[in-house]
Parts: sequence; structure tokens; C-alpha cells
Amino acid sequence: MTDLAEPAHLVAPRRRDAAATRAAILEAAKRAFAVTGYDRTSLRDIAALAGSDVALIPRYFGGKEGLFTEALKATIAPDRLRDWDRRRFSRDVAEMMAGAADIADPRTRTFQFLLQAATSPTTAPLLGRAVQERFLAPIRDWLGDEAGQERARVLAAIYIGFLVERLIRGAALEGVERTAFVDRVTAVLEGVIDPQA
Amino acid sequence: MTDLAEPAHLVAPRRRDAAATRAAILEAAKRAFAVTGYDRTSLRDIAALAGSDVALIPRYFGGKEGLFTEALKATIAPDRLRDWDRRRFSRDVAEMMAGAADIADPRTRTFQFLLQAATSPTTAPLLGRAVQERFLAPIRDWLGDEAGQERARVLAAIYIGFLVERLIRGAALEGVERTAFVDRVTAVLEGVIDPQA
DNA sequence: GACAGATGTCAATGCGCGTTGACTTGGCCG
DNA sequence: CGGCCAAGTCAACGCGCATTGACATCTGTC
Repeated sequence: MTDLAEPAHLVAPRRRDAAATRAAILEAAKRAFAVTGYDRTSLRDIAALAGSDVALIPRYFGGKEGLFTEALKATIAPDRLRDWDRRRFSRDVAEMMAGAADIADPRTRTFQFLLQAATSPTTAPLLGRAVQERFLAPIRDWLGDEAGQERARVLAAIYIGFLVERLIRGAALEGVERTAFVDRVTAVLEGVIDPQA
Repeated sequence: MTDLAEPAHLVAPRRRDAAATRAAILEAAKRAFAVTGYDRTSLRDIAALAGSDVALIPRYFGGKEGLFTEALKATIAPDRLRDWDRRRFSRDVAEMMAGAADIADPRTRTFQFLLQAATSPTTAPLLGRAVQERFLAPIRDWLGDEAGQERARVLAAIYIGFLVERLIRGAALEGVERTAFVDRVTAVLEGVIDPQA
């Protein structure tokens, strides 16, 4: 598999501890699946990254699919949306989108993981439900909408779109295009967050 | 592989014709790759869909990767952007996004194909270049921007985002949420297409 | 300190894959 | 009509994979 640019083992040499081993495998799976996708990631890769044995994975997770779904669930954790400053949100996001996608950033890995899942017909429904519960609902609360969640939907969609664009763009934007891009993205986001402003 | 909901063979029984066979394989590959992705699609699947033999694929396309890159190139064709009515564009797109993704629609398949390519580190750069040439440039022309292409970038990103959202949403929106969604999406798109309005 | 169950190791199995090469069939041209 | 080359078929190979079950080792408990 591709280089993960990480220490050979995710964890320090540990004593016999099923829970810790399970956790190490799960963490390794989250990283590996995010970078390489479901199919290109072998259980041998994950085991090597976790510093454990391949045979433990079917035992602890019931198989590759079980590991994937559990890694998916663990990845879509309730976001720390409350931490975001509402005044700076749009501009911060815009600046982030103007940059390059950094594979070392855990959030990039998370997003790639989710995108991988979105393209597979089998995992897409599962992802849909998870996104609904753990992504859309928090955004709606954050926005303070009572009536519907269409605004959260729109915001999430736009956010995702810029992430994809950044992913396939590869490099960061520079110069005039960057500033113009940031301004426009800020305006777009602001228009959704504060429609009347 | 998953059901493609298509006739067993893409083409009528044809006589010995290398060009036609090649074309049938390529068409089958475009469909199969879009639905199942690179890894989950086997050459045997494609051959069966095209009504030909597996062994012909390495011969005609030099291998699976060759077939994929050729299918990718054939998929990113210059879009018929000029046909779109600029006044109705935003609302048409918004209505489309409020509906459900239809796998029978060739455009849905195309998009899924591209998204698949975007998530693979190896194919992402290739996709980026292709998108730049055959997607961003036409949009910029359509928008009539002289200075930069940041507006085309933003529009493309938002468009992609809604496509992804629709993909993972699965079902169509209904009732109040639908109308609210359509209105808001229309407004967002209009804000990018005609910033001063 | 010894037992027992939990934990980790290892080799082996079966399967599906892409690819290869030898073979057969078909159609065009003389 | 007959030969010849393109086009298509078929069987087989090697490889990597997930999974299994038998075996070894550690660790907490009495």
C-alpha cells in the first residue's frame, strides 16, 4: 500500500490486552481505509500498521466488512462544531479551502474516508444515515434553525463540494486567484449562514 | 458485481469486428467503473457486459489500467454547457438536486465515475488536469469571466457538492423541505452566477 | 507456583483476479 | 474455391487476498 508516513507501529509495545489491540487495529484501519480505500487496503496492511497479527482481525471484527463499518462509525463522530467561532467561520473555511489538501491532516483523511464510502453503493446508505444523525443535526442546531434542515443540507453540500474541489485541485491557490477565491467562498458561506445579512 | 439493471449484452450479436468489439468493451467499462469503481470491477464483469471475452481486454487496451484511463478520457467529454439557458440554469439545477440520484441516468454514472477517480490517490491528479481543461475552462467561458477562473472554480465546487449530497441522501426531498431547499439552492447559485444582482 | 482461559502466532486453504499463450473459427482476397 | 491472417475462444498459471483452525504463550487467580 502507499506510504502512510507514520511510525512503523501505531502503539508502543503493549502487553497482552485485547481491548488495546482492538483499538490499535481500529485506529490503523481508519487511517488505512481513508488513504487507500476499502478494496486497496488489505488486512495485512492494517495488521502491520497496528503491530499485530492478521488473524486477529476476523476474530475481533468478524471480518473485513465488520472492521470497515466499525471504522466508519468511529470516523463519523459528533463534530466539534460548537468550538467554531461563528464570526470567523466563513473566512476560516474559505482560507482552508484555498490551500492544498494535506494527507497528514486527520480531517483530510476522515473526509477521504467518507468520500470513499459515498461512492460505494453498499456503504452509501449507511453513510447517508450516519451523516444525517451526526453531521446534519449538529449543523442545524448550530445554525439555530427550528423549522427545517434544508439550510444545514445546503451548507453541508457546499462544504463537501469545496473539499472535493480542493482534493482534485491538488495544489494551493496563489496570488490574485487565491484572494478572489477566498472572498467569493466567504460570501457564499455567509449567504447561507446569515441569509438576511 | 452489483446488478447493473441492463440487458445482458450491450450490443446486438455482431460479426467479427475488432473496432466494434473494442467500442463495446469501452462502453461496458464506462458503465461498470462508474457503478462499482475500479477495484470492485473485474475484467470478467466488463467482458460479460460487453458480450465478449476477457482475454480481449488486455489485448486491446494493454491491461486493466489502460482500459480505465481510456474510459476516463472518454467520460470527461466537453459538456454541452452552451445549451443551458442562463435564466433557468439555477432553478433547473436546484430542482435536479432536490430529486433522487438515478443510477439509470448516464450523467449520474459519469459523476460517480469521476468521484471514484477523485478518491484514488493515483487517478486524482489525472482527473484534476482533465477537469481543468474540459470542465473549468468551459464554465469560465460560459460565465464570461475574463480575469480569472475562481468563479468557475466556486461554481463547479458547489455543483459537485450538491451532487454528492444527493448521492448520499438517496431519496428525493418532499414537501416543505423540498421547496425551501430549491429556493435556497437557487439563491446560492444565482449569487455566484450574477454576483451583483 | 500451577492451572486455565484469554491472547497472540503461524501455516494452510480456497477463491477470484489479471494475464498469457496456444488453439479454433471466421471472413476477405486472389 | 482455398488459403491466410485477423478475430475470438479457451484453459491454465501465478499471485494476493480473507479466512480458518491448530498451536504456542502469556497472565491473572487460587
